[in-house]
Amino acid sequence: MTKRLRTGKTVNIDDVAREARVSIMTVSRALRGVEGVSETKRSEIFEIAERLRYQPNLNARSLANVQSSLIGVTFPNLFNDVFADMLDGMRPTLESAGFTTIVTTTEYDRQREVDWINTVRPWRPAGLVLTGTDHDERVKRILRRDQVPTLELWEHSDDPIDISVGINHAEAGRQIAEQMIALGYRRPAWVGFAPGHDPRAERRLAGIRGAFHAAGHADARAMQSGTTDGYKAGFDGMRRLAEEGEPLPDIVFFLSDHFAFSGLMACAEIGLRVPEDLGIVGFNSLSINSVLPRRITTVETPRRLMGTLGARSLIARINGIKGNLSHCLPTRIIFGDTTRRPHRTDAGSPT
Amino acid sequence: MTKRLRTGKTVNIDDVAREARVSIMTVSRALRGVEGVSETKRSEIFEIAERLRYQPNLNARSLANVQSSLIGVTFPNLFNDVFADMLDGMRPTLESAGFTTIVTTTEYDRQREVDWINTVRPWRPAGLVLTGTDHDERVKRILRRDQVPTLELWEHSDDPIDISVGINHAEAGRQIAEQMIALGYRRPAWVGFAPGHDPRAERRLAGIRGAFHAAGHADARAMQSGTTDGYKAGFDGMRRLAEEGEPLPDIVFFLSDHFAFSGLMACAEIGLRVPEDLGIVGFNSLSINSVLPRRITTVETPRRLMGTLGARSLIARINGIKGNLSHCLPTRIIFGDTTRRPHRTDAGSPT
DNA sequence: TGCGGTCGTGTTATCGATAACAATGACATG
DNA sequence: CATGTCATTGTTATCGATAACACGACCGCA
Repeated sequence: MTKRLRTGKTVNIDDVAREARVSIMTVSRALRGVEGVSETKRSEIFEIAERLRYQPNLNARSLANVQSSLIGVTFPNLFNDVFADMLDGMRPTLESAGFTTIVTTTEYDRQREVDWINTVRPWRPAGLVLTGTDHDERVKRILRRDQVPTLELWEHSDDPIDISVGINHAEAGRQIAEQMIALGYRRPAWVGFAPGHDPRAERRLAGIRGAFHAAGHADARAMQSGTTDGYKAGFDGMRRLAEEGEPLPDIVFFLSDHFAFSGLMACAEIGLRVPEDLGIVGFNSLSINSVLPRRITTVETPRRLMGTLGARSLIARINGIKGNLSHCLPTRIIFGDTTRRPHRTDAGSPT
Repeated sequence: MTKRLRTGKTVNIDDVAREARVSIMTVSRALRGVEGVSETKRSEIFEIAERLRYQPNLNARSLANVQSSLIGVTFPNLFNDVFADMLDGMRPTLESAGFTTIVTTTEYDRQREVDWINTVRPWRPAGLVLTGTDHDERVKRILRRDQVPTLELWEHSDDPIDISVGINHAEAGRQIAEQMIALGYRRPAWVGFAPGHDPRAERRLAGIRGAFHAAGHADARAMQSGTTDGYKAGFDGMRRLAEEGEPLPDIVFFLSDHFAFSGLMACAEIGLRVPEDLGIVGFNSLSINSVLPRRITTVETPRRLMGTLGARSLIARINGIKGNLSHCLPTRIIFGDTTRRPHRTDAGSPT
């Protein structure tokens, strides 16, 4: 029947149809669970398909459907729990709806995000998931124009490309800073990546600075490391802070818990006592925190939840639901052992 | 021309062909860089394709080619550097050859690997990448029968499904154990996942036990935690080892550096001095190790290299190269501060 | 001048599915 | 008994590309 050479003769829909003595269309309908197939035939077709180990060719299906069931995802990395958790939150929801995620990491490089979008769009994905709200302008315009269902995760935006599910980073920074001010801290510092790397972190820093300004206190000195290794950045940043001397900060905000962790290690090496000599604050409440002898004061971010809600919204959009599907989620401060503690509040971790 | 409703009219190859006043086939050939198109037309077609922002429909291409340019990948997780590094090693090689990876994590669950294979094969991927050598028997048989180019990464196998690129875990365990025996350690213990979880780790344990047996010393007590959180497992395992008392082990081998790290934390909490009271050995040489005040003695695994070599072999196979494309790579012991050190050897990390 | 060989390009068949529409038959209704 | 409705099932056109083959122009050489 076919002219082309067939090495590994795969089982196709017509093999099933022939075996079941029905048309291809009936098989297609039966297996997809579309209405209008008698129960008798349906079960017979299922049986035959299983026996023949028939697997639909999704390339063909995607071609016929004009779009595939792939969801293209970009995250800066998958190294720590942050993005891995969001992915874990999304995946079950997407999979049970029949979608497959196809993920890449950008290492915080915006151009790589553009490249990725140009890589996945030829697959005609049903939707895209991007991290945050900072994207190449042309990408935003094109995605809007082509009405690609797009989810921006991790940072909430008032003017998303399409759907935005995330937290307000500036606000999270402000809140934790205000708590620290209330605890008497006056000389803040920040340790993170170099500017232009992680815009969310920069907005948290802005929130922190805003809070200290508003309270009339010092500006936050910022140690920003060019490395992409968070452990190294935290360690070096803390050490440089200590070396630069002047008035030592009394509270250091780190980009994330793993930065804060290695900052703690640096303090131990330098001989700075925490929290007696200075306080240390992390972000994200990562799992490493749960085994530290002194828990880092941190901000818990609802990463799994963001993933799940985001996936749900994205699916809704793909299914044609119009309107606003965005969510802005709250964060929660967790007081640990690396800062002073508030007297009797409802906050803080038990144990 | 089309009857079907077209919402976001995409640019197709025939749009380019019409604009260039040539046949579709000529455009196809020109853009793929296939021989037999005049230089004049080729450059003209490129220009037009760019101007029209034409992106080939890869679903259609995959259908026509009988296989797609996707590479399906499974890893147990992407949480620490281990698998993330291998992925980073593979990706550039695969991408520059025109392949796109589509990854999932199995959380060390073999059934999830089976499910994943059933999920990706309908996309008719050009190749698969699996972790290790332990797979469902039916999967192995089917992949062999269908001659799917398959790479098994991370553990070397003498009888791979197709291609195996990795290290010898039993041997790695034996080697580090022999070093520790030479340093005078006599009472080994092991902290890892529950049996059935991570077969590579189990083979390392077997190698360790073998070495101690061979030297006539004690068997390694094993603390195997059911959790999938390595930090927690390391911490709890170490604590239980200490609690169970009896002769305290004098050397504890951990499944990985992050286990070892939290084991160290547990020791600090319990009041055990390292390496005075006992030695601690990790595995993999993870980046967290570089910021610890006392570096963990560990085994460096060539993860990026495995990724790169594996990808190269896989591409070769996809391109029809027959024969053995497997590699078995060596590991390297790095002496840190958590064990005694050998007197003047060539091993050990500088600084 | 004639003929085979190249080169560049077009034509036709196909990849494996789905959408839209057509057709068939059973059954109810007047 | 004619006719309309509903449920099932089949037929045809398409999705957007690529492979294989066909064809005409041009070339060189005998």
